[in-house]
Amino acid sequence: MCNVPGVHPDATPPTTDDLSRMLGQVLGDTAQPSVLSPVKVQSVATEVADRLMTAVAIGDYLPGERLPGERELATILDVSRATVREAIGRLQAVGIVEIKRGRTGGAYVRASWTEATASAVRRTLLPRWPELEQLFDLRCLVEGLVARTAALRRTDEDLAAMRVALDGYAQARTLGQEQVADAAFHGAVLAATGNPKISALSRDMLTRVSLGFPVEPYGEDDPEDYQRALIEHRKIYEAIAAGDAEQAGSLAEEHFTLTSDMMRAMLERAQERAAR
Amino acid sequence: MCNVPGVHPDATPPTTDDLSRMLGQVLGDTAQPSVLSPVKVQSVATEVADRLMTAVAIGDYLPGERLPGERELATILDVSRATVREAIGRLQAVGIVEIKRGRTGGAYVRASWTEATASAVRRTLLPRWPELEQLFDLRCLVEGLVARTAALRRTDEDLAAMRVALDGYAQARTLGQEQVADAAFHGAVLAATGNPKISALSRDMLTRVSLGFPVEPYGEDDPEDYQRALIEHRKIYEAIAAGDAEQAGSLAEEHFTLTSDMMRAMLERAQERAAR
DNA sequence: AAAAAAGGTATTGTGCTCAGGCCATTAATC
DNA sequence: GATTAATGGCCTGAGCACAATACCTTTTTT
Repeated sequence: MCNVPGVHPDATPPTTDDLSRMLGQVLGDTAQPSVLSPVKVQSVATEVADRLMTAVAIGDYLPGERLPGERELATILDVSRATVREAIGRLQAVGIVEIKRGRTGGAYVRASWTEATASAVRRTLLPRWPELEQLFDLRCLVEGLVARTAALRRTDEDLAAMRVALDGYAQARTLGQEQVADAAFHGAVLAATGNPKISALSRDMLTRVSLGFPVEPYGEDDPEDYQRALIEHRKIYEAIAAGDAEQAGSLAEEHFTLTSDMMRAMLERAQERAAR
Repeated sequence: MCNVPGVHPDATPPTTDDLSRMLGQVLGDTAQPSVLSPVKVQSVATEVADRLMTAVAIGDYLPGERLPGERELATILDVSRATVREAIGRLQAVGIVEIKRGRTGGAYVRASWTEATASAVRRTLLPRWPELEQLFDLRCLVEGLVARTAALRRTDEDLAAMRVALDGYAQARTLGQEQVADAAFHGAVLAATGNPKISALSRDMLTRVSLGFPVEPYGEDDPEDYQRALIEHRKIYEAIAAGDAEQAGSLAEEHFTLTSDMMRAMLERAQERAAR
């Protein structure tokens, strides 16, 4: 079950007053960033930083690995090197990567949390906690939808891909292997929906929820969480294989509720650390 | 039932080869606009244009109505008047609004399709038809999720708001009243989810699907579509009131499949008109 | 010690955006 | 009919983000 945020706006009580005015009020209840709110677009550097953060969070670049060089990233992303530098600078500022110079230099993904990341969490995330709760909730819902849809549309090839990922997860010995296998399983489920736009939505949710911190993996060497995730993955797979959309959706919602809970705990831990 | 796009990517056949390479391939199948794709950030003018298009599509401004003046929009949106002008210019270019000068001048929402809109459709939409199909599909899924969630979380106040909107829809005599009531009903369902982020997602889907054309209403004076929408709305309401998430989700998916079908038909009609 | 590969820095040009003022047009008002 | 007000149309200059480019510094490899 997803977490219901306590933001439920007080709905308009029904009277027999002027119709369109009432309808307007009902409409207004849903309009949060409505058409009339000020416009703010994000910069290219922010977009690049978000992508790199997502890539790290998603496991494309594991702790210890090196990101592509500044010049290479600039070419691939079709932006200037200065913009890439600004983006990487932000990753460095929040402690996600570590910059090394010289021939084998570059941006290396840091292994764990540092004091810098903890204070960055306090500054960046805490003011937006209510919004984050809503995003956690929405992510659970979306991932439930993904699993439901996958259960209805999956092909035998999709199921085979999921089995491969599950095997990889079971055989994983290092945290890195866990992350890769976990990402592979989710990727296979997404592919089973047959709609790339759903994948994009899921990835977008991850970006907005994680804010770039590599928190998707299950537990900091906590074998209990690992075992639980393994079991849940298997259950989700079986539901999808059986074509049981309801079951798959419920399981996925629970699964990502776990993830959200762990992120909450991690943020609170970081907050405590920063409060000392 | 939503439309399953025929884009299902060929999944990697499972072998007993090197694990991480296989996982990498499985992952790659899902990565469409991955981290390595070129970056393109929306300009402020584009953002403003999108919002105005959404406002028109959503029924905030009905055909014949006038948008706020350039200076007023600039103040409200906190952008320069030049930017507002560029945005309105785009709406004019695709035939969504008509500009009048002088004292009572401004941007007026056009009543119906013109040759300009037809050719704009051909130029703008047709090249992206496959992408649109995916978006139609995703929108059905998302709206199904919205209805499902609303059924699980709705309060009595939410139900009351829906009833008000339903009554408004039943009593509507003009196309404008229909649009307002329709938007109100969807807004009430969104509010019932208790999560404003879901509303934002739904609105975003509408924007991307409609591309600004006021196409959400049911039928160009077609009473058959109107009756059908009325019945479907009532059924959805009853399922939500009963807390039957499954039923509500299925009905909503069907409902928005209808909407998508109508948009498809409209686009094809525009294409034929433009081909002459 | 030299070469290579990477990050660090500085300069310049370009396009987007904003702020503000002024003009042209139209309708309401006197 | 003349005046006034409100609107869109247009222009200029400043500021900023970004791109492109060249050059410097650091580190590893040879």
